[in-house]
Amino acid sequence: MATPQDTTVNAHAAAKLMVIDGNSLLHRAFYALPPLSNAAGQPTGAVCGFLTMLFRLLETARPDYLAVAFDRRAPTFRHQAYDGYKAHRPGMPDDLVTQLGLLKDLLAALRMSVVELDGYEADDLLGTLAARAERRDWQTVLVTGDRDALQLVSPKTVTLLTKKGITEVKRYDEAAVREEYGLEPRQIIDLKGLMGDASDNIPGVPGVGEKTALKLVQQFGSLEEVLRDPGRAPGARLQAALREHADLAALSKRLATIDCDAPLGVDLTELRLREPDSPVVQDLFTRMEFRSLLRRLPGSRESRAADAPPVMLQVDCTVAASPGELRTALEALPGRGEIAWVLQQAKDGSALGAGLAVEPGRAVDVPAEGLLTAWEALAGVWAKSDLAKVCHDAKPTLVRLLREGRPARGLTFDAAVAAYLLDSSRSTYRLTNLCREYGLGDLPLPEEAPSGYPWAGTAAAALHQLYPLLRARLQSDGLARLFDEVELPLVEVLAVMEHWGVRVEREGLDSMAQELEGRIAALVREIHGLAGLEFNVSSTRQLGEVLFGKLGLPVLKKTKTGPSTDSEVLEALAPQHEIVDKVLEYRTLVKLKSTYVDGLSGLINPATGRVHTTFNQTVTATGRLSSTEPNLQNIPVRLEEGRRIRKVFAAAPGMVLLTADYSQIELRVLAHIAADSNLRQAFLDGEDIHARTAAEIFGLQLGEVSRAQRAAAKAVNFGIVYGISDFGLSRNIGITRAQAKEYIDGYLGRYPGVRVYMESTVAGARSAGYVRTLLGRRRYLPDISSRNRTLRQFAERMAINTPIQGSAADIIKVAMLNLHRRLVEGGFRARLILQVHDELILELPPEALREVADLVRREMEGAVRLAVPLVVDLKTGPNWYDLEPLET
DNA sequence: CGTGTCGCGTAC
DNA sequence: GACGTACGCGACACGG
Repeated sequence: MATPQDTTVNAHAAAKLMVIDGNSLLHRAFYALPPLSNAAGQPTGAVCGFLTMLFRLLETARPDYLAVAFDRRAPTFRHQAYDGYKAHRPGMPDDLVTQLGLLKDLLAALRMSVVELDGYEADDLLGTLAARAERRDWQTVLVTGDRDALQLVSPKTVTLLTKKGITEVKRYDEAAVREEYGLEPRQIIDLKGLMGDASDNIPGVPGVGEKTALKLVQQFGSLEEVLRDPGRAPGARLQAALREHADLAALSKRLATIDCDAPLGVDLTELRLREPDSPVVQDLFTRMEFRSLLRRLPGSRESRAADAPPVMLQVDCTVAASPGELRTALEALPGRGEIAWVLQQAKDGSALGAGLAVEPGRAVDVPAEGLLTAWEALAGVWAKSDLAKVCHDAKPTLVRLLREGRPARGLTFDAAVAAYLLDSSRSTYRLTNLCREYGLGDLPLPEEAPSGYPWAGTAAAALHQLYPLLRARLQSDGLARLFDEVELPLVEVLAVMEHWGVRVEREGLDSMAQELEGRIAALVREIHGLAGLEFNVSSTRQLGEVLFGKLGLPVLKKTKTGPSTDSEVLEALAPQHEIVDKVLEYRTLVKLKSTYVDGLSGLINPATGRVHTTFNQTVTATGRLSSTEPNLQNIPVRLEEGRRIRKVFAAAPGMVLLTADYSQIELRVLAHIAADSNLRQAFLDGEDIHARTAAEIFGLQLGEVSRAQRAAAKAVNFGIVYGISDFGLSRNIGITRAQAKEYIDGYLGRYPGVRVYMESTVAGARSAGYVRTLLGRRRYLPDISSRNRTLRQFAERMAINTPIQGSAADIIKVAMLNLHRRLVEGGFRARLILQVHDELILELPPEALREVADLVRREMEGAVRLAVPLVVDLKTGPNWYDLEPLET
């Protein structure tokens, strides 16, 4: 099937930036629209109007980058130059002030960038951003109600001026400015210098109005020329005025000149339009009663349904229905160069289609029916290491190839991983969404594509166009090395780990299930007896009715939906009634049985007796991996009862497990990046870090620290890494807030570098909008500038925690890569099988233990060079429970 | 019957 | 409201 070449695909169009004068538009909306408020009495009219306008602009202009600029109420340089400047402007009405805050919150939820700078007006930020965009050869669209902005028009910059309120705009490019004024855009300031501007309180030359000013600028070219030789101006009275008020005219021109070089600490690439934070937006819009806006949210399902039917991406796509056709298509493939590869899989992992694209317009689609016969030839693509494979979520393909014992060589790009590095806080990296965001057109979701639609082939064609855009952004955002040297090669390591899997002894699980079942049944009988009625102990609601209703126990804490029955509450209530401890034990056992015993049983591959987790590389905001189906990163260890589960994770017959834990990696990372000499010295001295911290906080010698003091200090250390508050620490270790505050102050007094780290990291995040890790991984924190205190503080804690947690993640990823390479190169039968954030688990023949253990230690401790040593603890044994320390 | 949310608990 | 990052369970509500 051949469909017409698509016209929506223009991969190499210049980036487009839109900058909106937020104050100007909100003002216009406020005065243009009737006052409107929601049921709660919050005025909303101006914000509603602003957003209506904004959405319309986004749809029509389709920018890739967006910033909304606001004035910052500080004395501006214009005030310093001329104290009458804008002096007469009345303060904002209260209803407008509240809406300004609301608007900023909504923009944050929409994940649109707000730019502000002390002492600068929105105008200056428009000019500054436009100038920077111009240097990158981008197109810029400025939106404002202020005609001053016409001075910024250039071949690369157009200005949209609102007219008649805000419902319409007029577009000014250079031609339009010439046509309306007979002037070049830059001459607008000369015009203002002469005629002034009543609304901005720019004086101009008394007696000179628009007509005269225009005539003068057209005749002389610039204000300076006019003032150099006023005698050439028509009329003695005008000449006199120009001579008398020359200084005022020059000052007026300066006042009217927009600053295009404001020290704005924002990089253009940070302004990229992103997926809105949907839950927050929906919540806010619902509370504001913006029903029509809710439907029009850019990119929302509703907005597409409400608009014209989606334009589906169509490419010239050969559908290979018969083996012959496919052979012909594949034979035409080059042996080197670049190919986009798409494997469409169902949720159960079965293949639904494959697509290949060598160039944007020419793709091959292999539908499900053809896969069986075509697979051999398709898989052959991965045998050619000189043929670069560009993928989107390559790991499932690699795992499939590994399972089939086929080579998987030449992976050079993964669009999902790239998009994750660009913005780790998105909820989805689906190809469909990326195509839309990068302006390639509408690729349907694979599950929603019409039957007969060559989804995989079309997706491959789109991917072929998408990847240079993503690659360019990785480059410009300083993420290319992290991608090429860490994340991309890690895809293959993870694929091998998933493919290998870990042995789980079914017999062990079965006997645990039986034992737990009996103990749970007995507990249920006891609980029902003590309660005097039968109920579902697992139901928090029914349990609440029994504990707080029938038995009259006090409610100590509430959830959104009723009294809390969590373990903290139950532990506090335990002395008051015999039933409570039984419920706690019931909870423990049910959790173990449902999640770990039964859950795990269902995921054992009956043929191999192993479970194969999925390590997700694009989930966490910090750069950690996550693990699903099953999650092998939260197997119990803390309490003995749960820890016994680990016995079923065993090495295969004739093999042993080797575990390698980084000791205190997060605190070591903190010592490194905070450059705190005291904390560094503690690690250089190889001390017990929690005891050391206790000695510092409590002013003791190391030998004088009690167990309780060490435990408290340990909690403080955790708290520091998490972005501590006195409230959190006090709750955690059961002390008063005042005491917690003393501990924290004591800590920060003894480790001043940590205090500086916290403060400077938060400040840096506020100006940049993001934080980075050791290897340059980035996390955006838009809420760091929120006016909502809770949101802002949350973002501040993320700003503190992310570089620490994320750098630790960077380090173990590097270690995994290097270790994997060593193991392969050395021809060891040792395999990396699991990663648990600061721990690696390997399976290997016991005779290789010594050599592999040395290798593991070397690669983990030497993954990066920090100002403090990295230390790894090694253990070995037949299973994940019975582990013995391995002496060095 | 499925889907989404909540409360809860496990890990680092 | 309330120290960071995840995943998955059962209960429950909702809509077919």
